[in-house]
Amino acid sequence: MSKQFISIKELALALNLSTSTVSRAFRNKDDIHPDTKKLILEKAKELGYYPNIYASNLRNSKSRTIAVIMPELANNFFSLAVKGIERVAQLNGYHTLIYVTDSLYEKEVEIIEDLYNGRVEGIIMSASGEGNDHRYINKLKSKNIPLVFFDRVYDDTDYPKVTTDDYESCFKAADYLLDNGCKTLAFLVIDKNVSIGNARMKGFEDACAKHNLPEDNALIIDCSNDFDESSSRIRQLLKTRKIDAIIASVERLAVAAYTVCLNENIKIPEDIKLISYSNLSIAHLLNPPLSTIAQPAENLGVNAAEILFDILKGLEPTNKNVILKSDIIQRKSTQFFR
Amino acid sequence: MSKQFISIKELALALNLSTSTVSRAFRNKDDIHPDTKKLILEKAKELGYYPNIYASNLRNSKSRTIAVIMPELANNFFSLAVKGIERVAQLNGYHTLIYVTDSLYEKEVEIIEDLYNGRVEGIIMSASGEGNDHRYINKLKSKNIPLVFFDRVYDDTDYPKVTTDDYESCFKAADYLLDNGCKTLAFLVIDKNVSIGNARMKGFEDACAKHNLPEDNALIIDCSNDFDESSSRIRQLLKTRKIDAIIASVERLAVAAYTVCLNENIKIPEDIKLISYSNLSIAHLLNPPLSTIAQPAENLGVNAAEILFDILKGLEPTNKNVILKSDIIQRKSTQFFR
DNA sequence: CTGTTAGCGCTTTCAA
DNA sequence: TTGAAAGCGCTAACAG
Repeated sequence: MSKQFISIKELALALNLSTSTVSRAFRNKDDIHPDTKKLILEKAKELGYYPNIYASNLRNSKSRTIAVIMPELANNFFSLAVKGIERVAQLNGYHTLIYVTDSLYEKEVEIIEDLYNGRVEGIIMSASGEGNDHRYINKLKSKNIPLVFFDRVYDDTDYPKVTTDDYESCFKAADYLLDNGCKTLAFLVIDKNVSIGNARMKGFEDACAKHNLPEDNALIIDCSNDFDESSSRIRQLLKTRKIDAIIASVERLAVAAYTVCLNENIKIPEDIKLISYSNLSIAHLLNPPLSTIAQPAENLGVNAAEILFDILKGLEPTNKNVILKSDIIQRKSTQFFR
Repeated sequence: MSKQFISIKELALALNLSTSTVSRAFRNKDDIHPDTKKLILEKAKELGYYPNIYASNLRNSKSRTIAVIMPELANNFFSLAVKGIERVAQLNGYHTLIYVTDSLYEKEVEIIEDLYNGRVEGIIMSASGEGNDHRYINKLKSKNIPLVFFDRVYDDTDYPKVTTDDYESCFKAADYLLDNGCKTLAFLVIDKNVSIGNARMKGFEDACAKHNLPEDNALIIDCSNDFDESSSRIRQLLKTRKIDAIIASVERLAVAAYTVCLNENIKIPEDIKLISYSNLSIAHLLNPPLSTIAQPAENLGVNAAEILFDILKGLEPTNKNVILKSDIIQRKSTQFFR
């Protein structure tokens, strides 16, 4: 069996050239005669030579690799975001490592610490924790590893952030429901302490305050990532009180709410309105069609990646705090009848 | 500003030890005195030393990295599969690179060729092309880079494959519809030449044959990844013929079919039955609830990853052709009335 | 335009 | 149990 990899030395030998000349053939400078370059490239192909990237990374301390760290992946929002990131990375000739934390803060810490060694040139992250101690992230600075947040951010860090207008979109959604006569609203949230949960909740609260809704009619319902747990919370709520409308801060909770309403024979939108943050492409096919606050997920990823590559190219990003607009799409689940 | 990374040399110097001793402290062998090891580890922490992985990769030709290559990512099936793969990789202490081809065969070739240099120790792939010329894949063998296919495979290669029972599940689905009296069936497919499209189509055809359906009543409809194109194909079909049931070979086509039926006021399941391969977790919330053939997506990823890691550990996989069962879940979209 | 040479940071014999 | 030394494959400064 032939050798697994041939080295630059062997290629040089086969061509009766020095390794440096051969090396030059693989870079885009004009410090080599075109004919020589051609010769080398041909021979390389013939012999199946590929530069060993680990040797070259070692020399240059450049890995042409970035990392994406996020709470979950199997989900419309995150998979779209990663798609956007990966595309930009490919365009820049970079490779993309992904890491899923399963929403576990400790895993996030572990993963970041595993990147201190210079495996990647930069990191794009959606945060998994509320976390107060962000030293493990700030330590990246001393290693010159830039980081860009998207969607779920740590507000107390000064890394660039790409988010959506969480406060405004939720305010608008609630405002709309209240304008149309809803008197009791419930806001379903998974974690009030994470950036987006908090911003959305504030938007909700402020809209309710604007309409002078008694606090008891503006309910914040703490749910979780567990479907059954959230469902039973919601079921209990709907059984004990008449709620006019629900705003779900994440898609998963809208699904739980739908399912509860279906089982309990509560009619959407007749008995209750429902709107949710969601990137479902088939919201219009649900029963009833779901009103959504749709984040530009892929674009969020693209923007975050572009900022990161700007930094890697040595450019200061013009805007370290990009806020993209979400689309509120009213469908039948928030229809009013007069 | 302090140095970005400190090297083993500097750490050794600080401890008045040799680099080889320091190096030993970071491996799990008993060729170093426990006390010395402890001392080194402590000092390393204090000084923020992390072994440079590129130097160590170079020495060992081991990158502890695998690649996942797939046609798309923003999709329930693939994001679940990747989730499974990434989890197994993390458990094995490996890193996961992802590459999305956008269903472009040429991109797949490019990506694979970019991995000839040894960047990864192994590859897990769902194929993007029908492709006849798979030399670029077989070339991985000479580089000792193992590959495992999942879902979309190249049948003419002898790499391990993890797939689902595409033929059987589609046969069963068609059989069920025919048993219940459907006389004209349409099978929506994107590419008859890719492994899964083909296997599913064969299952469909054989079921129709079993029921002696005239060929003209067992329609194969060529669709595409483009929503509008597929929709208009389906619309045309439904306008020109009375179809009793549709089997969609991928989720995307079911969505198109739903939308067409909605727009054309064709009632599911009264006017037409619909069943689709799909990993939608909310199939039961659609209008009407969608009958699905659900592949164990995450498990597919886990199995493929486990086979790859077996190979990397030097074990011959016991089964080079794993076939997992899909779940056929009948919901309202295939309900019959008597 | 090409070659010589040193060295990136680490690991692993081999010798002590 | 530790250290000395060679070398993984590549690149870049320098000399020619």
